Amino acid sequence: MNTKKQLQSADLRLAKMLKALGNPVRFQIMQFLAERQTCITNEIVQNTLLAQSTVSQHLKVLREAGLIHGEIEGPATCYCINAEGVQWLKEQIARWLPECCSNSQPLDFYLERYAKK
Amino acid sequence: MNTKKQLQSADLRLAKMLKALGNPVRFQIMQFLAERQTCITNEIVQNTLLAQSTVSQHLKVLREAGLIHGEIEGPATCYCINAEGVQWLKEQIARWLPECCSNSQPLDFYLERYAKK
DNA sequence: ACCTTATATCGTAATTATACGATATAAGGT
DNA sequence: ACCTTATATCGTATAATTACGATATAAGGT
Repeated sequence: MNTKKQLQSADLRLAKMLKALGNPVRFQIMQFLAERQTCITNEIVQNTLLAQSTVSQHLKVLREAGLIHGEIEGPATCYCINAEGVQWLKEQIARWLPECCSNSQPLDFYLERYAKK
Repeated sequence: MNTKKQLQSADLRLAKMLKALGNPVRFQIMQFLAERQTCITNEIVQNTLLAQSTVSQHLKVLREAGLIHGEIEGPATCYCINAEGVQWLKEQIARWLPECCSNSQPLDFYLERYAKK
């Protein structure tokens, strides 16, 4: 991060999310969580060939990036997609680099018109 | 990548792009390139505090992820955003995890209606 | 031919990420 | 109290990333 122009805090949040999603295991955990809507750590572990501790570490990264939400429920932890975070990410990407893509005007138009907030 | 269900090739392409963008230096290079439309390596180097070789390495990652496009022009290399690649990424993200986000239906609707291809 | 400018690549050091097993914690059942 | 189940965290090994300087390549000007 030795850059001349510093990234804005929104860009930092975005960079953190992108970095979290850049790992195929974490990307797949997101897909799995989206399918199941909600599930406990152990179900996620069983969907992979990785050790429980490894998956727990990946879940921490996703949590800290604001992409998932976990709450302790009895002896287990129940995870689900952080819809607000994912929505924010999707809007940021949709708005991103509008000047380089042919159909970015209508996308921006859509966002101003229909996106909440 | 020890996952039970393997990622599809589109997902792999997406994961590669997200990983490339997950680095703040590379993210910023994309922003810079989008502003300038087109520029040579040295202009990008001068926008950072990094060594020329380091920037060249980052450009290689972005190139291999299909996010930028570089062509040799005399003694220099002229870089620009790979509009097709960025557009593809934006569409993938817009379509991603539709079941978890409230306003994903209108976004998908937009994409089917206006997005080329 | 030689020098300058612009890049890419190589070798390498330092840092960060990824993975595992072992251990700690916490809740629920016997 | 004890055992099981479910997780998180710690310690640590290995692999990947990031960074630099040095070197190679290639084009253009003198």
